[in-house]
Amino acid sequence: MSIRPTSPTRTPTMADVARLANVSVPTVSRVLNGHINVSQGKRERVEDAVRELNFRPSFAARALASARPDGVAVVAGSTSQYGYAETLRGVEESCRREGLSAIISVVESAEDRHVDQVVAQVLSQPVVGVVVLKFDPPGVAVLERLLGRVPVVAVSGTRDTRVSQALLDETRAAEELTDHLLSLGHETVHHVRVPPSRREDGRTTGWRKALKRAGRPVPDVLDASWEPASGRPIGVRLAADPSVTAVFCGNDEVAMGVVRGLTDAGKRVPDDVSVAGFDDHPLSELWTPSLTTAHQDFHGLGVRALGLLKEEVDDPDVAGRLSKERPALVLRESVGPPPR
Amino acid sequence: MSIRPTSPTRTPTMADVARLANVSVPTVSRVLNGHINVSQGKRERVEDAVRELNFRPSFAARALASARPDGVAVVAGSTSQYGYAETLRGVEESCRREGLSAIISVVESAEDRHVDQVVAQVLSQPVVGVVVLKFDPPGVAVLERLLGRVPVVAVSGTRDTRVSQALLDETRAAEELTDHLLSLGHETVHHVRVPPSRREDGRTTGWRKALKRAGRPVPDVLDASWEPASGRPIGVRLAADPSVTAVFCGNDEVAMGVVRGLTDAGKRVPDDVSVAGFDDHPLSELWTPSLTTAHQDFHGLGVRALGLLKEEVDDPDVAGRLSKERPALVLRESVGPPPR
DNA sequence: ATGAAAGCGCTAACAT
DNA sequence: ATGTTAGCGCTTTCAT
Repeated sequence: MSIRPTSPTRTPTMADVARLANVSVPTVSRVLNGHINVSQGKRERVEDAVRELNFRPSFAARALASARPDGVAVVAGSTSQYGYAETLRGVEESCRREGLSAIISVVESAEDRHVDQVVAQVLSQPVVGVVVLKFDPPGVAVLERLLGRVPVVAVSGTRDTRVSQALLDETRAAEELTDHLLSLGHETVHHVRVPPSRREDGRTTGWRKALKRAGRPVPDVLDASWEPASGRPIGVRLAADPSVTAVFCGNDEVAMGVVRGLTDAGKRVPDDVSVAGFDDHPLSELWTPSLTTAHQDFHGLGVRALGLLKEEVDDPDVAGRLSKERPALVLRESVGPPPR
Repeated sequence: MSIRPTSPTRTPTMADVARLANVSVPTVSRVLNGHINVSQGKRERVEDAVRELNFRPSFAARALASARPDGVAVVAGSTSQYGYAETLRGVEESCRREGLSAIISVVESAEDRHVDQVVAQVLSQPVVGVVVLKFDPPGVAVLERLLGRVPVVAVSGTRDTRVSQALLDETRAAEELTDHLLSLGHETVHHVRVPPSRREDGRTTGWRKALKRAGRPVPDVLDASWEPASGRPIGVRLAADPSVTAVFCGNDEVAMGVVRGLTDAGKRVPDDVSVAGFDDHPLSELWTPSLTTAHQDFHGLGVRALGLLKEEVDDPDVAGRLSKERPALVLRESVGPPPR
């Protein structure tokens, strides 16, 4: 008696459509895939039947039968971080334009079980290739295990000639930003870094390089987490050291925390201390003071990554390409000359 | 001569594993799916073979053969917005814990072609159900077309008793926030809204309700976009009206823009004008002044949504459940009494 | 132009 | 406990 209230309708298959349209199953397939050799009449009957039954072809069956994959796996360590989210959006958009579907899988860490899980998930899906977002330890681990088996492109991180890579020249931009600070008269520049990809990030490298080239002392690096709030106590700490007049932060969010910590401790930005960020987060221009930073086109980065993947799929011999772009400096209010 | 440098190895199938382990294909399947009836010896041989060949079962084939879907489609209008991203993370995490995989598909608008595309994508995949993130026009359109065909739960938006829904009681929270502002002595509260889900958002409704109940004038609503920067000119405009002493914004990001606009125009926050936001964005506590707001647990919202979906899948008769939670007020620096 | 037949890689009966 | 047989819903030959 207590039969489900919802109709027991199976989801329709091609056979149902074929029956209704009075044609064979392959003909339905031809119509759906836009093949040429179908007569006008049958084509219309099939289209009507499809509409009437509200038929949707099964991806699984299609993938199985055609062996022509249509997915792009995107491996990321995080999805809510601003940079990741934007890059992801770039990849996803490009995929959609290409008729591919983006399957995202999150690696929590470089631990074996997490890496295994992601590798399994990726290889179990019919994918044309994979985009590894951020070439950090988890990313590297995943990539290593995927290398000969499926086309892979990496986004960001240190250069690895075995894979195609879409990069932003963070080192160069960080160097310019540091140079800019020094040119304003600061004796040296302190650095607050976000968790590095490997041993060291391009941002940290560029900063160090600029200081060395200018023959300035290289202060100890301060470590923040990805949490914006982690910058706040660091700002407080920096405020206690009167020799600190310029701070370069690994990203804008942490820079905002640092600014807040400095002002908590009574310092004025930029009058007492200059603070630069990195990324050009959408809130950076609204922050008080607005943040001097390096603009990173994350969305474009994702688009370029998919471009590289396509190249590699079309011609597997082109592996190892590099697409590099230079972030542009954005000069705003948070940086000024040192106090006299 | 110019054979591909990479080995021509097909990706291994269960048949390959079976051959290598000298067992039948179903036995391999049994081992992989953890069935009991396999002898120790064969089990080990299979496991070795799997490892040696680096075998990964095909999701497509598995889905096709078992008719037991393992995907959860998440339909979202955006992925980079803070609230969406966090909710998505909640859903994704829960899925992973349940052994499900989250397939996200983005609806760009309520236009037919976009809705069609998403519906097709969702129904073509073997999904146990779908989570529609944000019950806005595109979301409603998608949901409408999915309704009898697959279990659906909605996140946010106005209540629709036909579907299970995970909600945050925005109306109530907005009311409290407005009450709080009034209790401080403000004559009325102005409202800057973000693009509403339908005709009106809970936030706007709550604000209006509180003003009416208190018998206060209800000022015209000002419209911002999702861009934080869109709040800035609105702030400037508000600054020009000396009667404005309190502003309630649809979200924190826009509130930050409004604060910036007000200060651009020479107003002090909260001394001249109080500004409240909504959401408790991670940067709100760092903003100067830190933002008074309503904390929304988006991550938990995603988790609750998947819980509802599971309930509904287990027992289709429980459709139409409601999971509602109240955002907590977070009192910070951006709100104070009106100037005398 | 169209249908019949085979098969993609797996799981689910059904035997034994 | 294990193998044999079907068959999931499609695409792809191959006939016609």
